Amino acid sequence: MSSAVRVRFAPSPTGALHIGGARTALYNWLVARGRGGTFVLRIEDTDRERSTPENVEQILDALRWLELHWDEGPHSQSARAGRHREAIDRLVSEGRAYEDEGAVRLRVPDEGSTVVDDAIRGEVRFEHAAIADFVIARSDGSPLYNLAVAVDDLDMGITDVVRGEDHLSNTPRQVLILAALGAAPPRYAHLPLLHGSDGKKLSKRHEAASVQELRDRGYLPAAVRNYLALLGWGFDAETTFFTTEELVERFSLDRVSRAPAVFDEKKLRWMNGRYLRELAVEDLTRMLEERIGRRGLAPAVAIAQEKMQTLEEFWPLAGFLLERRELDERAWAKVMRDGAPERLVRAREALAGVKPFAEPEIEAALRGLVEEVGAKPGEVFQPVRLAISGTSISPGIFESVALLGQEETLARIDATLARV
RNA sequence: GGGGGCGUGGUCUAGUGGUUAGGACGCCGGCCUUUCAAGCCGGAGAACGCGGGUUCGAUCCCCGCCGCCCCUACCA
Repeated sequence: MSSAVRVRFAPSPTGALHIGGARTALYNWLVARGRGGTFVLRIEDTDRERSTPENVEQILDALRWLELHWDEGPHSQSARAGRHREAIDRLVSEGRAYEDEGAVRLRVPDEGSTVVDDAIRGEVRFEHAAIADFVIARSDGSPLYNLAVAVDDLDMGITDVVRGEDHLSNTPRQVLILAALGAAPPRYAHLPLLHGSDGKKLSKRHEAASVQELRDRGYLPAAVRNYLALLGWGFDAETTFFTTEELVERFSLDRVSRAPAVFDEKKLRWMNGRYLRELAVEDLTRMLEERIGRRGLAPAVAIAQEKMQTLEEFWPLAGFLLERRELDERAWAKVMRDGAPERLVRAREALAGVKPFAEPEIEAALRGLVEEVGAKPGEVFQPVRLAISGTSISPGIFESVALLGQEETLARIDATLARV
């Protein structure tokens, strides 16, 4: 009656949602949003051994975090056992399926073939001769995957099935079930799989970052969406950054790649850094304060923002601005040699005389000292950096010193000098 | 074994019967407030899996091969 698109994301709750599943969810969501359709969420929990409520909650949580909101569901597949049973009974009574050692098998024609018209791969033909009569119900009567999927997609009015390529080989079975039920199949689109760096399909076994791991490591949902969208899809020769609106507008299944892709966290990090820098300082501050559980981070955030790639990096990079830290031995060994202590003494003297204690004055003083002692900038700045931060990495040195204040800066330098 | 899918630099991708095969990450070098990061500039890195064909001409068309992956469960 209506031509509106209805897509579904149907994860099996056997573990956390990993990036492959997240990408499938994203593509479904983009199809729905881009065509004014409905995004249905269905939990395929018919494997009672492995499906747990905790896993279901994890998946919902991951989707919420990614801001991939569903319009319908979550439907529980196991709750639809009655419907599956009806379909099985009907197939048996109509002679389309038969009992075999307690289980029920679908009759697959010996001749002919089933053609799947895939939006991404074109027509894919499967000869019936290669498909044996397969089991659709266990001997305890419970439905098997292919039966449940076919019936659910049919009942839920799914118009487009967008899922991983690992399901392509099972598609003719589902089409056959649908045909036996007298129904037409939906349109299919099988996405290329995401592989681990070992070339195998991504699974829970892999280092495979789950969505919550990405969140814990400080990635932003928008960056993850942008990155994931590009894993298997490209718009043109140069565009890399897409707002979510642009994604919705430009995404299309026919531009999805056919070859499997490998998740590259390095690139995600880079992209996340770009998103992080786009954030208003107040927003970034709020996120970090919530994450770290303390307030008053704004000044530190302001000078650290341009050096972070993930939220997780903030504290190691800028925590010294809020509290003293242990000295990093390796940094010490690298920096405090060849007269560095003497230069630090000189730097302390120079800083002690800075008034007002603000960034321009601090910079002038330290640069003046560099001139005076005829050293390379780093030979003066690094000891100071080590003294105030405990390490060799920090936000800009002048900003950092200014933020710390004169008293604290001098105190830290003294403490460092006392160690020499 | 059978069936199916896929094959552009390390990775993600753009691309067309005739292009110096484009972009991005990463990598190397330079600049910059040293380090790290960002930014900017420059660089290395792909004979477009291999072999045949079709064609005046193939990365893009056809065939074969090889490789990888998926399915082939009373898992999903």
